[in-house]
Amino acid sequence: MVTVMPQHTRTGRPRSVAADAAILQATRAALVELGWSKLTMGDVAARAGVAKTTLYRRWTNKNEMVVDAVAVLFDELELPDRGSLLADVEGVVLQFAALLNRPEAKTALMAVVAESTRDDALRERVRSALVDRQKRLVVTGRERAQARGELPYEDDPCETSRTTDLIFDVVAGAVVHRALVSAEPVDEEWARRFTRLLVSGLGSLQDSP
Amino acid sequence: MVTVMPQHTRTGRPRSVAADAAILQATRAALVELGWSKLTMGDVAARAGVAKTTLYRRWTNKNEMVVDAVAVLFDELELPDRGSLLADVEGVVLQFAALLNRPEAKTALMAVVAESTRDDALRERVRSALVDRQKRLVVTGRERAQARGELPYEDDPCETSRTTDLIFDVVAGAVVHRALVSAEPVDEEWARRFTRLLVSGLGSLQDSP
DNA sequence: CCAGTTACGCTACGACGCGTAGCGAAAGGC
DNA sequence: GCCTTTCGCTACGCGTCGTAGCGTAACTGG
Repeated sequence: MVTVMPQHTRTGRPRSVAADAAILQATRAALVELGWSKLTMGDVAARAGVAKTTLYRRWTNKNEMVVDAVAVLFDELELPDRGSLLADVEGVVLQFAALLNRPEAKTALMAVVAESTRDDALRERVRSALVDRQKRLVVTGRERAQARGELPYEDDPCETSRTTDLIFDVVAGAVVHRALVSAEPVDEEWARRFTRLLVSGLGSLQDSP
Repeated sequence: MVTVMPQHTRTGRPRSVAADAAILQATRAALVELGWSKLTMGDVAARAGVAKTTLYRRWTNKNEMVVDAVAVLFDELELPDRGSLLADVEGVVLQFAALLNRPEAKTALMAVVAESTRDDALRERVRSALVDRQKRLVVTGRERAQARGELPYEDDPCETSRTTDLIFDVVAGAVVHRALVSAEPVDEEWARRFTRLLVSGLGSLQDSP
């Protein structure tokens, strides 16, 4: 969904896939060293060993390029099966926290979201490259918990979808807010507290409609 | 805590308080029309009817100025007593969502947080002007719930502090993530779902240590 | 093999915002 | 009245943006 077609438009010189990879890697390196605000297109081009014009042939601006550069980092997140819903959530929280500790991730994520509030195309790119892709973690975690009998099966797909969205925003939002806004460490103790709060909330929700 | 001293440094021409107000108001207006990335110091100065140098006498850069400009918006948040913890939380969630719907708030908040990941002074300013100031909502909500008997009293002040921080990050984080990252509306239905999840989690936490 | 098409590297350019310096004038305190 | 600080104004060097134009490289179809 993110790259729609192999845009080998049939004729002419094809785009260098090596340049694509080099540019995205150079973007992440520049984010680490310089951060978002001091990252320049010329600098990225120099690091990647390509011309600045090559960047503009692929992305319309800095924002779109950075989204693609950091999206792959979020794909590394996994949901290891630890045997219980509590342990699974705690594991993914700590993984997400580790990711947000990487300087290229934290500085880029917030900046891109900030820009996306005024850029419809960018917002859609954030949604498809980050939000929708990572909801898979919630879906699989939920299915595992249902298979274990920790959570009841839900027959209304609309209800399921809304619950998934809610959990996703609560988990990701709490971790991001703790790490970047409050600027406090997401350590094991915090992860344990948060996980207990969330899971006990999910467990006791079934009783009261 | 945000403005430490009445910096009337004893001698010389005093700073124009009218200019202060005009600059901050002009900053918010520019954020509405232009957003974060296209906001320029020269533009703000022109709107405020002051010289650009006057801005640099007060703030070292754009970031610091914008934090002060939007901090007052967050001070408008209140915790109206609606009779129950559930209703109180739901009320403040909707208030916060309405605030994040304002273009000057959403574009500025994320951008400033993004910059604060690489700027210690700015991070401290965000903490004192936004985070610490709004934790008051959690503290009073908790006290009210304890007075009503909805939540037990806690004697360990360290434990209380950590729980306050946790709830703050969960509430603020979930709303921000829903509104700005997922870019979905924080309507009454979502607020009700989220609030039920959080409050039932808080309620059932007492049973298991 | 050759013509057509597209990507590439390179250079140069205008436009614009940043942040600073220097000036004379204004507004307070002692 | 003298001193101190702020104010508006102008001007400046610096860096980045995003684009245009060129000759060359890579790949395709006839």
